[in-house]
Amino acid sequence: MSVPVPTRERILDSSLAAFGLRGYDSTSLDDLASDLGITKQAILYHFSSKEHLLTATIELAVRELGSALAGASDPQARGFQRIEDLVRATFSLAARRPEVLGLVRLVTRQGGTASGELASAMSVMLGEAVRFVETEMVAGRFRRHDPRMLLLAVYSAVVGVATEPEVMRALGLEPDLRSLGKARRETIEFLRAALIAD
Amino acid sequence: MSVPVPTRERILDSSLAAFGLRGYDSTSLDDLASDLGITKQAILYHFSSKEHLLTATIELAVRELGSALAGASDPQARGFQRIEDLVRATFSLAARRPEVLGLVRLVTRQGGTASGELASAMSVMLGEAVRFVETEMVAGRFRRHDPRMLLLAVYSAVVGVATEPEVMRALGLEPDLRSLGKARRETIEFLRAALIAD
DNA sequence: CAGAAAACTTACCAAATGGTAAGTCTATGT
DNA sequence: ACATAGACTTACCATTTGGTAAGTTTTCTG
Repeated sequence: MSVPVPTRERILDSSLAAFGLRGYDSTSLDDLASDLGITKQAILYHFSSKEHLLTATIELAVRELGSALAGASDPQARGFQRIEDLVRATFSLAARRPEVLGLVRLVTRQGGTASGELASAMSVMLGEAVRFVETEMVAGRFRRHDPRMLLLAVYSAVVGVATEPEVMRALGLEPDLRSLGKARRETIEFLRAALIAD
Repeated sequence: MSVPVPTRERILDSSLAAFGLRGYDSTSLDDLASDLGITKQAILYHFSSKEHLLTATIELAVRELGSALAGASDPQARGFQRIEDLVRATFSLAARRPEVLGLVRLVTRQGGTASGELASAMSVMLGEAVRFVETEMVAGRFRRHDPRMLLLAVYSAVVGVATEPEVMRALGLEPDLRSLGKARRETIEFLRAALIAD
């Protein structure tokens, strides 16, 4: 009964996974096409060039990231609860669709032409986050830091923990669901200790 | 008077910069060669294949990382001072030679064939770090956490802050030396708050 | 100084890559 | 029934890429 998934969406799904997990240059259109059982030219029919495909893929990742974070966090929540909600949502996304965070990292690091949209979307999210953290600091619920620097550290810690399976292995931890759950709990405790004012 | 730098070393320097900052697949041997003013075959004379060049480049990065960290940290230091030394050294390395940390991240993320040596070198470093953190926890100087998870969070925060210039830009901070210095101080305060037992 | 080893360059090559051109098949609206 | 547009495929193509083969020049050594 299931409606067939349109080719365009299947291409985007595949390219999100490939770009996000293996990188842009490491993924050829032929690879993508043979994964999907179509020809490279079918991809170029829907997206006029590889760079356009990347742009569309980034747009998809932005949507996924936005909805994952928006869906899981109650904008009314105050104090550390809000942070905890967001960290949980990030870890959940890392477990379900690691490629989304992978693509975000890829784009934030390379900062190429196509990254404008993601950069501006991130600017918006981070701007809101900065205001939130500032409010909490003024209210005395969070320790005083530079909000932007604090967010940079929190962002790095969360995304890093959620997306560095090899470092987990080097630490003698298998990057399975159980360890990821444990990492999530420990990260939250770590952030709680760092953030909450005495 | 300066002794000419041997070609082999010049190739390794160039490839460390290129692989570390732009990625392995994104760097062609022709690119490297023309940067150095030699031919691609000169590279293949010193390193029999691109993958061997990557292996040798990783070895160089491991040495640089090791000496940067070993040189800056006093093994006798206890408590948070030791952590602070290491974080300072990491930030200093990120400012002087961002490509070294870039390559470490590239390899820890992709985990390809050539990553064995870096993985084992990291295992050693992280093993020592785990024992150190455990000792400090037992001595009551650090808050109780799972040492491995704690290190994963610390590692992610430090390397992330030190190597995510685009995220800094998204936060409205220019990734110059001054901001990096500020990021270092804030990261240390952040870790101090998270780590030190009351 | 002879000759051999080291350090290259010039000349190729096969495979992969992003992309173009043109044809085919299928649904749809008139 | 038929033209038309959408969704492809087959057939190419120029460039790039990692790599080989065969010289050529430089440096070291006996």
